[in-house]
Amino acid sequence: MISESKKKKISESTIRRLSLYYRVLSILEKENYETVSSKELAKREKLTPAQVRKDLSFFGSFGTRGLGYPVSELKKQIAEILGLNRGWNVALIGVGNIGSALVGYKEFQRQGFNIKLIFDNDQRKIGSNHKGIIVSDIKNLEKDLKDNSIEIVVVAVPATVAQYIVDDVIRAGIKGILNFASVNLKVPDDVFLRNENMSMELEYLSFALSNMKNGTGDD
Amino acid sequence: MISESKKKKISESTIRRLSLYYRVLSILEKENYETVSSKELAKREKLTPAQVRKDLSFFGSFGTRGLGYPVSELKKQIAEILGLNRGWNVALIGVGNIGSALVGYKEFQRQGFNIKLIFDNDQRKIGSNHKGIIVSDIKNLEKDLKDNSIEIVVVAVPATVAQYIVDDVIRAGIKGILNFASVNLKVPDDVFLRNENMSMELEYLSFALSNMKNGTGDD
DNA sequence: TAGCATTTGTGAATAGATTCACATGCTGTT
DNA sequence: AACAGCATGTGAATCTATTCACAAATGCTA
Repeated sequence: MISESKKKKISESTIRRLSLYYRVLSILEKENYETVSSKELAKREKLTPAQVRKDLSFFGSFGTRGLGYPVSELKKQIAEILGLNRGWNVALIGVGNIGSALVGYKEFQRQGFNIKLIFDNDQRKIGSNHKGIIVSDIKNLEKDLKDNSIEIVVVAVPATVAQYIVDDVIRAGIKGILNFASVNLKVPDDVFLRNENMSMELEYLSFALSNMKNGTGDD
Repeated sequence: MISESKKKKISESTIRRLSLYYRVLSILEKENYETVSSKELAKREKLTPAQVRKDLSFFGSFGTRGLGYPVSELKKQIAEILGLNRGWNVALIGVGNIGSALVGYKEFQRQGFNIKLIFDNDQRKIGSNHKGIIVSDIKNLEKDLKDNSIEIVVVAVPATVAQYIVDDVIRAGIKGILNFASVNLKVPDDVFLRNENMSMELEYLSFALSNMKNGTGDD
């Protein structure tokens, strides 16, 4: 536990920016930087230095006045805050277009998200091998999730069946779900659900281009 | 142009919620709803009715007091606001894991994002057929983009080469870029760049689970 | 060791987004 | 035609997030 910050609520934006800092710090580490200032960090993510310092200050004080932040150490600290200093057992449900892409997605592994199980309901896919993992029948979903200590489930099935599958996933005691299906899922209050809506960013571009104000459209 | 709202700046969150409303309205339309209240719309997206009304009010007044909003009409209006009442010519660069998934992604087509061209630099992929589209050599990128009136480019190449490719894309006069590469790209002020960072949502889950406060983690 | 140049960490100020609350106007009923 | 019931649209109030601005702390140089 990094600090006694159990009381104040951390905003979603802060967490998302922490992800960004983490990525930049990985790069800086490779570039052999020893330290980095909030100014440099901010520049790389198009934020303000104050924003960077404020975000970090919610979790502790990691920098040295006059010097900046120690790159490797700060990276380690953020990893701990985000829970990336450990592995996560992940199951993927659905090996269609998106599912297959996710199996091979290197970024997930690099961050410790290890896809341990893959499920599908299609007989032609069940038993087939995806990057070393044999596709399981979704019939045994609940039991398999439990037996393999899965902690996070990625849902990449058609919108029409997503809710049924998620209901099963919840019965298996899973508390973290990443949903790629284009539908609003209902989950109990103690389950964390995040939606990955790939059309949304395209729609934002569509809006921006249609209204052709200017600006980068960056976050 | 929907209204004379050229002056007041519309926030990013409002636009993102417009995407959500649009999706719910499509569903309501299929369910044969004639009208819908801000209350119902809010419920379906876990927002407040006031939020829904405020968002819409930035663009005009589409509802009827005492009745609600006409489903089909509102859907049409939002389509116009978001620029979805027309098709967009899209090119995809990179047919690796993610690129291949995007070619088959139905949601894109449904919203009028038509992938017209696909590029890769791998000789084994060039000339191959993906859902009816022949993969082009990236060597002719600039010319091909221009000749085919491409308006939006989706970048799904390794992080290491993404910037070079984007530089080319910009030279071709493209003003809208959706980037899946895990890197911060530099683009001029008149180009809209959006990043799709799939690890970010998993990292948020990781954070939430590690800190096991509770709540759904929904938006 | 004194002084200068940095850069953090953080309350206070500002800006921005969300929610409240209610006047306004529409529909349907008696 | 008057009334009851809804639900919008919107200024005002509140809440949240970002930025400012500066005291405090450090490194470096002479």
